[in-house]
Amino acid sequence: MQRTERRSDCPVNFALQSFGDAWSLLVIRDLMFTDRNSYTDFLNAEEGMATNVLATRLRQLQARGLIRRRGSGRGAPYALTEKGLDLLPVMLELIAWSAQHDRRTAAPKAFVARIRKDREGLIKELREQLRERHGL
Amino acid sequence: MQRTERRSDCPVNFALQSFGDAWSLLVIRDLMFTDRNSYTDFLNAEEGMATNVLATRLRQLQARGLIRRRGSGRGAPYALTEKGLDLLPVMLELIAWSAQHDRRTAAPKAFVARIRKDREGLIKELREQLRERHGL
DNA sequence: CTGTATCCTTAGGGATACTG
DNA sequence: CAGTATCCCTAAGGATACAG
Repeated sequence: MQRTERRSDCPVNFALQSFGDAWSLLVIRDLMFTDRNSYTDFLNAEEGMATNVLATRLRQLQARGLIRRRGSGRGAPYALTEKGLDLLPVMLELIAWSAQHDRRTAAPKAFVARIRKDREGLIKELREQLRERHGL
Repeated sequence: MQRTERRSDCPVNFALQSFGDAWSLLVIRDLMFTDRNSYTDFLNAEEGMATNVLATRLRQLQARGLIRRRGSGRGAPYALTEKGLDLLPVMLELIAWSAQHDRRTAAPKAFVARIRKDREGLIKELREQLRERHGL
């Protein structure tokens, strides 16, 4: 990507470099909140990303240690790593923010309510489910 | 921007559309965690954004209601709106994540520790300070 | 199905000059 | 200082064909 190294020591910037581009975050979202975990699954997400873009992102995210393949071989499903799973609180806050500021948002009300009321409990619960589901 | 409307009802996607590009988030960061609040201040941030890029982002962020001018006139400083201020929890989680996964990150240890230990208290405190500082 | 490669177009953005 | 405008070029990414 040769992005003239806009690197700085800022943690916000680091986060952006790691998963800050839109397509990457959508892949994370899919792995975290849907049961999509294969190449074609991701392609079928409603945002409609191009195949080459998806391939690029999958490679980057693996290189950065946010996702991995479960098992080896052609159709090995993608899964979150611990590092990727640690984005759960970030995602929840993103969802909460959008729910608050976008009337069109599709996040289930009950879910959003729970983010606010029992954040810790929700995180704990989801985290366990995800670790299970992603083989961690 | 004519971005072939990749719009979806997904709250994550909405967040991305609102402030998901790198430059925008860096402006938010500056307003939230530094005392930079002017055009040249932003330019002097270590990531070094171009003038035209900054101008674009400032316009977009205003249009989306995340930032505003305090007062009118040429050098009126930029400030967060309530909507922008609501990104505080998101930013804190981003910082926490980076601190956890990037050894080079420059976030003060004590700050990060506080995010983990007394998140609610920290948010409340920062929120008050910010509302004060940004005239809300 | 799971990807990779190629082509081609456009928009993002660096550099820089210019304006009030 | 506080921005806007222009130039120009690279890279992101849509469309599509191809490969294992």
